[in-house]
Amino acid sequence: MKNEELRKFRVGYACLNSDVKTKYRTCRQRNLTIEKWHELIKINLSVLKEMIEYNRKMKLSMYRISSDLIPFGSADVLDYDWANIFQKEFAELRELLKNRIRFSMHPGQYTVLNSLSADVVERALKDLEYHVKVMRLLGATRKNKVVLHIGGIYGDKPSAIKRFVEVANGLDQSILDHLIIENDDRSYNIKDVLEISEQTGLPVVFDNLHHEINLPEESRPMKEWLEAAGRTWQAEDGRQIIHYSQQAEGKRTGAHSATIDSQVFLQFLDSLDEPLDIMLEVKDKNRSTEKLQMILNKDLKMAERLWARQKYSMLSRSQPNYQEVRQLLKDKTNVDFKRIAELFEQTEKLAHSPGDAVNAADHVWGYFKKQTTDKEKNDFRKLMDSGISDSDSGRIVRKYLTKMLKKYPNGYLEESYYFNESLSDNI
DNA sequence: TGACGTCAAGATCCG
DNA sequence: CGGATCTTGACGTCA
Repeated sequence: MKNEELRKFRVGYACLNSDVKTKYRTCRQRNLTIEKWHELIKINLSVLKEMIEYNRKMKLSMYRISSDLIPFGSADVLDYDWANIFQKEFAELRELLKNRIRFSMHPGQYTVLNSLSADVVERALKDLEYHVKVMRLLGATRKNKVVLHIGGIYGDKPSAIKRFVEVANGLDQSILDHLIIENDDRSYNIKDVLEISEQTGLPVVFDNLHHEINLPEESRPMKEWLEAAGRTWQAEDGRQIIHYSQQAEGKRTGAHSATIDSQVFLQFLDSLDEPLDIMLEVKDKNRSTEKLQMILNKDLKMAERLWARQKYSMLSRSQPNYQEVRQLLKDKTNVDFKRIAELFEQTEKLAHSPGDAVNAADHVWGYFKKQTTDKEKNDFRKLMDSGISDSDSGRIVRKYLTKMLKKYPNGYLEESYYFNESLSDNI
């Protein structure tokens, strides 16, 4: 297959990154001072910079920026011209994003344009202004979008839709340039949102999971709704964006899965003809994005990077799976990326295996043993001898190795999922 | 009035 | 005292 064809589908992720350790900061509104605010914004802009640099390094080209970037950014709590104060930082971010990353933002369910309360609508407008302000500071063009839900029903859907349309049509062009609307999982299905699009001209984001949960009465194949959404996008809006997620087994309806099942995802793509930018909504964030991008782009470099991160975590859970991936990566001219992804996914679901955990711990210990003190060597041996076989002491050994990693830093191990589980249930 | 969802702050508990 | 664990806050709608 041609590259052109494979790149028909791009994937991206939202807000947080499982492999960037610095976190956004905030504080309680009552504790906010100018000094504190300045400090928080400064930190958060540097966190965003780290994520963008990560995306560039991994060649991830689609990314949603968290609304938490500027805490209380739309709340009018204090008078402080942060956009101006941090213009140097924004300029730097703008350069990093330029022509490389199609970024977007997404105010949550609490930004409601069609509320019956004038006060709520006013604050929703402020919130939209805040999002667009950030977008523009980061160099947004019309291709960079702010995704919004329609809002509440208030017992009368036609009136609620009418209110949304009226407010939307009164928005400044600077906001309309970026605004797009999405079907949600309880109130506004894809047909409703398409109707609203007709009356506002706003492009529509099709969300597959919301759609499954909240089907329109009119029964049409999913593909047709998705394509109808596609027709709401003008050339200047850029490529059609959709949201894609999978139901987390055994959790509340609509809860996002820990990782994307790649076979299910590929099946979903199979039925589609038009190029798409697909925003993944998934707990493991960048990790699923990297995995799917590896498959879509047949990206050997990505496969090797992911393998480096996976190998000890896999070895500790299933030696056969570990061996199979090693084999698959031997002949670099003919790599079965789908199978590799499938093995990653299978193994992630497994608990650490009593037998294989010893082996993996020994492999990892190999990185430290030349530098460790005699006491540390003894402690490690004692832990290993006391029986790593039950899952609990396995965890104790990993914890000890994590301590060693802190003391004896090692870039390769620091990226390993052996130390950075994404599925907390499995630790 | 509490559930809903999401994240980290803030509080508290444990050794 | 540091680390682990529990609770709260911020948002609006709906039952």
